[in-house]
Amino acid sequence: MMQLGPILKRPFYARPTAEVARALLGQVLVHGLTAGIIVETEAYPGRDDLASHSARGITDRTQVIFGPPGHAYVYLIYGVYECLNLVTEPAGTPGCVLIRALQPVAGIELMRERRPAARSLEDIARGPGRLTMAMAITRAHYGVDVTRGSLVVRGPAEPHSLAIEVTPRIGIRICAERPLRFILRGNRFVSGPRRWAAG
DNA sequence: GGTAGGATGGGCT
DNA sequence: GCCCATCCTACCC
Repeated sequence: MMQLGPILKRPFYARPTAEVARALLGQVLVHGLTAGIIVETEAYPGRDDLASHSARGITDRTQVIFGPPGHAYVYLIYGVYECLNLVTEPAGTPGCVLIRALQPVAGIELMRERRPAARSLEDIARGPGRLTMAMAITRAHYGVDVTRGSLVVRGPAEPHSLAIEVTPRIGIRICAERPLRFILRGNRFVSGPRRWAAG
């Protein structure tokens, strides 16, 4: 495993959701032998955002979003793929950040085996369903604490300044204009549009 | 380079 | 019964 910074602690996540989504860019998601730099995120603030799964209150699926920050919210999308979110805000306030794309940095051969459809390094974890396949993250990780254990987020080995771009979120119908998607400018591992579509 | 259509199951009305 | 925070393949420039 490459050298990395310390595990991000709970106070990192106990902040406004959009702020956490922005701050996660450049951090490193680690699961077992695999790791990738987070290059694309989306904020789902929960309150005042009808696009958030938590907008209609606490259910069996959404309960973790209302709990303490720094836990994983994993759900099944289109009956086929799984998406990883990290819970934000203080306990009692809903909010989470969807991890949408990674730049693989460790365990790349293992990721390739898990992603036979990927024809390039860029394709391995470019997309929320793809990155969970590459890193073997499933609904079994629902609710796990990402400040300790095998699934964690670490700081980069060396801090670096990042050019960040903000765009609307991908694949949603309501609240479709809100600028809550964050990407590393010019990064080739980002999914979808790299710029805000001209009006 | 691009897009259209299908797969597939859980959550909610 | 309808709606998805998606991906892959086929096919067309």
